[in-house]
Amino acid sequence: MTTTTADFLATVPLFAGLDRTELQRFGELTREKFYPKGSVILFENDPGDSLFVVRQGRVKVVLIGEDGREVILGVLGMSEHFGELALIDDRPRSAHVIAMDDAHLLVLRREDFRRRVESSPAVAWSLLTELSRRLRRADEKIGGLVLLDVPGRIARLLLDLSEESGTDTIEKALTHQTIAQMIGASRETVSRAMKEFQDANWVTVDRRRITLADRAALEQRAQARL
Amino acid sequence: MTTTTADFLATVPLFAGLDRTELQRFGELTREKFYPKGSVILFENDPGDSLFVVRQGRVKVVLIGEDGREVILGVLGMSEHFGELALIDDRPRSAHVIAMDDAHLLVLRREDFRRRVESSPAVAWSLLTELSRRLRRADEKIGGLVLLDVPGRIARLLLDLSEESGTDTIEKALTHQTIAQMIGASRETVSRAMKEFQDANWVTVDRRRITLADRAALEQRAQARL
DNA sequence: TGTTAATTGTGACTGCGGTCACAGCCAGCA
DNA sequence: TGCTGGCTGTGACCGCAGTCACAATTAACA
Repeated sequence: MTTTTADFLATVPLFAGLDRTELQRFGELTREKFYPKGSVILFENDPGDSLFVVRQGRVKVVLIGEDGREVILGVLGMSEHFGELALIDDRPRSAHVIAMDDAHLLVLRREDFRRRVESSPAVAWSLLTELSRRLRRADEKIGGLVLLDVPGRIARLLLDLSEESGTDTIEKALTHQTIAQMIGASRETVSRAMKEFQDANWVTVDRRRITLADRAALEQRAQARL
Repeated sequence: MTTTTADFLATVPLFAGLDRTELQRFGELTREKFYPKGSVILFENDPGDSLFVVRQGRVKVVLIGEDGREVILGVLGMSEHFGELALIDDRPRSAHVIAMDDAHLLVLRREDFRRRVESSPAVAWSLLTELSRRLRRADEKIGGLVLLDVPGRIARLLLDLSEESGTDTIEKALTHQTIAQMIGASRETVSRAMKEFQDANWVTVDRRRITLADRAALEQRAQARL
């Protein structure tokens, strides 16, 4: 079992650069946790002292307005991690994290993690790289929210998702509701825009599987940048 | 002159934890640059291999839409730094940076900086802390853009600015135009909202110096979060 | 496979906030 | 100290997208 955990950790970008022995030791510091679909893994404003790595399932990072509206900051899947901010700066959790499927997570406690980061420049560097990537994405998202209309934001989201899957097809099976929360729009508006995209033959949708048919047109639609 | 540079570096949070000798050596790796008000310090999408520290003046980090509209991601002043993302992940610049005043900057080249980060855990940790802070801010901003109306976003901005200055007064002398670009709104709407805030006696404005008179009311207005 | 729940499609209505167009105003500098 | 350019205040107008209300469709699972 411990071996399996170490094998899994080897697939996590954050731990790239650690050798087998280190992964093994790391694996032993890990606790396993299971969360049913829909359950809240951590709450905004809670004090936090653990880092989570997704082993199975998907989780969403969300802000929730006082009226109950959700903003999805990110969706994380296998081998991705969350909860590191509170470990780095000792501040409370910046958002809620909710299981989108039954999820299997590995949990690392602050001190174990910090020791690793401090003793291993490779891990520290991975973490810097990862935070950089997120910061770029966050800034792009801010730009998109201000500069693009809803169809433009959807077009960009679709291009991003296809890029991260490496193909023209998005398997993730996102509902319009979820897409809406990812781009800051209403479900109905997403519905209408997706319809337009299909009518224009920019995308085809089959059982929630979205295929990009005219990447150029989508890129055009998503371009508000110079 | 070199001594002065080292003294200055000592005031930069990023370099907290370095001792005098190290600061001194660091200072020697530094070039000085001057940019007149309005000049572009770096362009989005350019390859980048330097880190900048603001010694004097203010700079704005902006995205520019193809129609010319600007989104201000941040305003940086003395002892703050920018340009580290491209150093960490070797990707192109994520935004433009423009001098808001005549600006005096210190420039560090990638390799010198990397060597420092890799050899000094204290600097690596400062950098992680700083990126965490920015990521939290960016996520909050995304939440604000989606969940708050324009007056709400202004209220939150004012509270943030007053917090970072430590007093009830914001000296920064921001124009409505600048505020508008910071919160993703039009100049006219900001004008109207600021008027309302003044009529309600939530703030007073004298020669672009904004004083918060009723913090509680502003907090109320900015609260979309549970 | 039938029943129920979740998701999607669409029309009607509304309002926030963007744009345009000026009219004062302040402020720096020549 | 007057002139010029940037900043601010305000009205008129309008369009994107949110909300509400259903109907139609699809997925989940017993």
